[in-house]
Amino acid sequence: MAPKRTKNKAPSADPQGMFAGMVVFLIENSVQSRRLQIWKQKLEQMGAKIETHLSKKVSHVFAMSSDALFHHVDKDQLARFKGHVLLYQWLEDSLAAGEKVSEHLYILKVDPEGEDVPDKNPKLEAANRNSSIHGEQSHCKRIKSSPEEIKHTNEESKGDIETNTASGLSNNEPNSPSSVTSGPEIPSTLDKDVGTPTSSLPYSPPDLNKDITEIFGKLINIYRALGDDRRSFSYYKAIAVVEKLPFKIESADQVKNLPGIGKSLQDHIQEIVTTGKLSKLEHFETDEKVRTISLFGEVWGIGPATALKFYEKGHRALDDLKSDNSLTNVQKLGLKYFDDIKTRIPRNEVQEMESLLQKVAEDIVSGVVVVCGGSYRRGKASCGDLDIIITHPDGKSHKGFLQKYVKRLKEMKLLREDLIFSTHSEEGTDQGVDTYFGLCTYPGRELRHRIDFKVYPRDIYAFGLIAWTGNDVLNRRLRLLAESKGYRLDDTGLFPATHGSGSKRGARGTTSLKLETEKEVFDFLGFPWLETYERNL
DNA sequence: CGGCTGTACTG
DNA sequence: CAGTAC
DNA sequence: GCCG
Repeated sequence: MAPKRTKNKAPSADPQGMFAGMVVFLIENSVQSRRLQIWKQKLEQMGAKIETHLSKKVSHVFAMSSDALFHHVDKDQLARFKGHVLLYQWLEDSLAAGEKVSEHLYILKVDPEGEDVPDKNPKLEAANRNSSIHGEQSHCKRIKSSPEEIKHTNEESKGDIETNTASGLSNNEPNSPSSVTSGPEIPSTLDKDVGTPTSSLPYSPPDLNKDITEIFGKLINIYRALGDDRRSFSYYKAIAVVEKLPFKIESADQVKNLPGIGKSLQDHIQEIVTTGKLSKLEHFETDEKVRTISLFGEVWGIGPATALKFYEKGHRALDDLKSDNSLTNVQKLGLKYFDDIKTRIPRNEVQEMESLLQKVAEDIVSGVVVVCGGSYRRGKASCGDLDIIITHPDGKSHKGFLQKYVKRLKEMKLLREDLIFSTHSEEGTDQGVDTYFGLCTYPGRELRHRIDFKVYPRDIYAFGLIAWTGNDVLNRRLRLLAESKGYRLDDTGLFPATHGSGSKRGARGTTSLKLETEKEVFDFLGFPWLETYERNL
């Protein structure tokens, strides 16, 4: 019998989730990323807790096969493990059955010699091809890509790095800009599927619990405006959890042991589902101080501290600020174009500007790669700003490019005002990233949009691409994951955790691991691959 | 109780 | 250095 | 705010 982790819960299992009480550790080795993603989601939805490493609390370990299992975890550690080690197929069958099926057919032996697979379903054999990617310990030192493997994972990726980088790089088809003006969602072209047609997903994540997430969303903005980013982020995470629930919450009990939802948020949810509102939010929204500071904080260049300062000076409206002589230059611009900057940009216009920017760039340095990242690259129908990521395949022609580029773009009146301009890549200096933040206009208009340029040396381009494609939740998760594996990840690379020896600025000297594509980075970290349009976490 | 990403510019 | 932004 |  499955030894119940008789937590402190009623004997009657949680009616909500069939996996309630389970603490699972997933061996991601040789699992198709799409399926892994689904399994994780299902497990969490139905009450299981997912651990990032094989800790004492883990009750179940899942693996594709015994091969995958032994290549990924330490045998001794496994031998000491007291819980259940099962094939993923148990999950599949349980989900299909709607209840936990008997485990005995799916048990993986934890034999120290373990080369004997118990009773492996034939179909698993197929799914379990290369189980020996990582020959090393749990810390895979190398991410060697033999030609064969590349063929497996990345069918058509045989050309130059730049033209295929994992997907959706410059394979935005060179359509005449005007011909594709209507695709609101999903980017026009995507590579051949990764095997699983997205149709097999029984998910229908409609806006159940929208009342809750909307209120939390407002609290996010309020706390951010007040400078309490931590608290703000807690609500942010809670929204993601609530949105995944397949049912409408009617009682706080139903969210009692979901990750990211503690006592306080339970109370909030309880109040919302019973009264339809949250007194705490009502209070905030009628508080003049909160309202004013929130408003001021929407101006580019004004943060919580400055907003508070202006409030205490007696300012109450944006017009009051315009006459304040303590405004910095960028704050003046943020104020002047307040409404402009807040106006979202239709996807098709971003697409046209991207191709225009590509043409202008090519005109300056042949071969330069210009990609619009951010929410555009994630397939959104409209964008708040433009994130332009640039590199050059030859690894050196990016140097000094940004100055010329900005100059040219100003001449043609695409770039209008500067916010920040910094360069590091001038000959001699380090592996810096050149950055430009400013305001731009769509050809023929005056409406200002925020635009960012980031120029990366070729060898760290993949990291910049990931970071500036986002979203921020994904970036955080990747960084946390990297850290858990003894690395430090940022938009300039993936570094072995230089322990103790302060990872200060100088540590930049330590070069990043050489990973050339986004997929290589995901793979190295063991994070299931996500197409760009799947990164809206 | 302390961490919650980490880095660079502006003034 | 504080504040801000990505 | 949540988590360990």
